[in-house]
Amino acid sequence: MGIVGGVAVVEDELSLVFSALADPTRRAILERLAHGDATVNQLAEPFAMTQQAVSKHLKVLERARLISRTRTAQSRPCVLDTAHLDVAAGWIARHRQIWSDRHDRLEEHLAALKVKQRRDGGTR
Amino acid sequence: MGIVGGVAVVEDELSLVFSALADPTRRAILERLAHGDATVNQLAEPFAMTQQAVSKHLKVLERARLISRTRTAQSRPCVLDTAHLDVAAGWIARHRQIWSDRHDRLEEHLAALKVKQRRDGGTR
DNA sequence: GCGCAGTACAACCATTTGGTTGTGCAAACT
DNA sequence: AGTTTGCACAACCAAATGGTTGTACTGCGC
Repeated sequence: MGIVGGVAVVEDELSLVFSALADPTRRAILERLAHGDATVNQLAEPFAMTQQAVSKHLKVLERARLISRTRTAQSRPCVLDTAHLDVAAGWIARHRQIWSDRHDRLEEHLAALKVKQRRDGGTR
Repeated sequence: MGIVGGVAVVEDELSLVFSALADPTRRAILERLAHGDATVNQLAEPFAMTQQAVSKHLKVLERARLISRTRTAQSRPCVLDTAHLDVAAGWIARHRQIWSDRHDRLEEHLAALKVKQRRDGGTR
């Protein structure tokens, strides 16, 4: 696992980003941060879990470069890093394009999505 | 973990899709399928792992609804299911938009991505 | 009917993941 | 100076993940 030809492979960017996004808690954290920077405790508050658990999630997001953190006094506010989400968006866009070349359904799906998003709003 | 208020939560669509995409092998499989349907053995061939391992990956992709499979005689060809990739694309697009409202860097990044994609072509 | 090709299931194993509790430490409050 | 606040590190645990081998099933070629 993570080993090719006997040499450890640095976990690639894309895998880090996608697996960071694969958790509902972390997606919720990102949504929250989208509306403004926040401290760890502020982020932890809505969740039924300990502050330490949230800290771990933040570390995952940090490793995926989806957030960055500044050490401001005794609190460590979190800031979004948009660029690395684009890594994931790029992969998907590229592949959706290949498929759309075959199925020619890209625009149709995009339109349907736009409507659905407006309807159910939240993460899930 | 996957438990809220003592009740098991059905793993949400988004998490399934993102975690399915979080593995390089599975992304490679999807890329391969983008160029045409294939059998399990055809898919397994380029990888340094057993057919059984690939079968497991296919089951993950199937659960995320990224592929579907037909039982044609004794081989089970895999077919892409574009719609569910759009679930993921939709989430990202929605959030990138929120961020771009704050940072106003959306178009810039999209343009940069398009160039980069052309340059390095492959998955990673 | 027999063997083989193609695939899946089961049991097993190591590592990772997501959570816990308990503790430590640095900055701010009083 | 002493306490509280905000956060992280460590040890631990259960479950999920990604792989293995071994085996079994199913349909085709002969």
